[in-house]
Amino acid sequence: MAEISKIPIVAVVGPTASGKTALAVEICRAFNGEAVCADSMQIYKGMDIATAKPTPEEMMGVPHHMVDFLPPGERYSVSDYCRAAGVCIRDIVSRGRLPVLVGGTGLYIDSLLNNIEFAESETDFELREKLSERAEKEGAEALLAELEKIDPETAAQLHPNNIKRIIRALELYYSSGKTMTRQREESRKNPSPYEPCVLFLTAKDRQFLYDRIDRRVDEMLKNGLEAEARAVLAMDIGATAKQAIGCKELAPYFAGEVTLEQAVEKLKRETRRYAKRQLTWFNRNEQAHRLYIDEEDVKARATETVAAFLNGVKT
RNA sequence: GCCUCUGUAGCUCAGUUGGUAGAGCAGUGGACUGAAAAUCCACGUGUCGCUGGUUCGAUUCCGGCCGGAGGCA
Repeated sequence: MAEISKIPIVAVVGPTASGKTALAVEICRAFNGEAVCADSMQIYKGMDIATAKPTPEEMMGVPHHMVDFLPPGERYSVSDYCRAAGVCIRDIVSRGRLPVLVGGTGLYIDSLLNNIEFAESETDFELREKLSERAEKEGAEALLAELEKIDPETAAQLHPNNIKRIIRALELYYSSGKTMTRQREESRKNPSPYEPCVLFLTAKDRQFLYDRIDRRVDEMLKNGLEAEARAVLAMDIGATAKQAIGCKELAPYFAGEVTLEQAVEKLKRETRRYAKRQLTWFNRNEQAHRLYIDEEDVKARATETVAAFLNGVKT
């Protein structure tokens, strides 16, 4: 009885090209909501076509937060995201509206909804760079052996090839004195302030989603992806934005190494693989309400689910 | 019409001097705590075109048929 009531929040998640944007807008309109994007790439200014950023027409007047605000030259991280999105959500709630999280970056979404608390120390890029150089010289096995002494539990979970994670675990320890194992424990100390209703857009038939992806990539090309990619590649782009699917696949074509057709094929393939990784991520969420985009009236089902959820929360 | 080559995994192909087969790519499953559209791990049974023959045994050798490519007329 004394339990502090949690903040109801709807989350629309799923792989790329599954129709998250349209559904989130629909829900916002039906339930007096505002969209909070959870996408590691849509945060950046520019790259509108490649990231399939919602257009003003698609938004239909619904306010969208956490989108299109950061120059591509700047880095961003999960903890940055959680902090900023948290502020955003509190603001939306204070105005009496429903926050609707929408996006495909599983790490961001889960970290936010589970109230993961990150270590206080800032990312030490210099240290990261040094460790990366050492990995090259001494081999990743040497670093993994070093981690083994510091944090055997984490070391046991890391494959010697997974250099980035090995480096990160060492970096965390050397910059904060905390092992990854301890950080993981502490990160879940405080219960989440949210009561989430997760809508997971997926497909019964994988090919159905893949066909949509192929068509969307073709659409992007028609809408000027090539020119956008050239412009972005000409800019000084940061480590985070550089990873976006869209530019890096077209670069070999601009360099004259492959044909446009080959580059586009690659772009589609990488997008499909990305979608598969997203499905793997979201699939493990047992609580999520699965909505099959190839089998049902998604909007009606989603609206029903959210209505029932909000009803249950109020009582 | 005749001759030659060819038919093996979704695709491109390798291979078996006769003991039912393996690479690359595609694909599938999974992991994920400050790079996450990133990073990493695991996974190869398929009427060896069809049909007869030889053989203890044929995808492998021989014959016929069907499909594909090329050459000669």
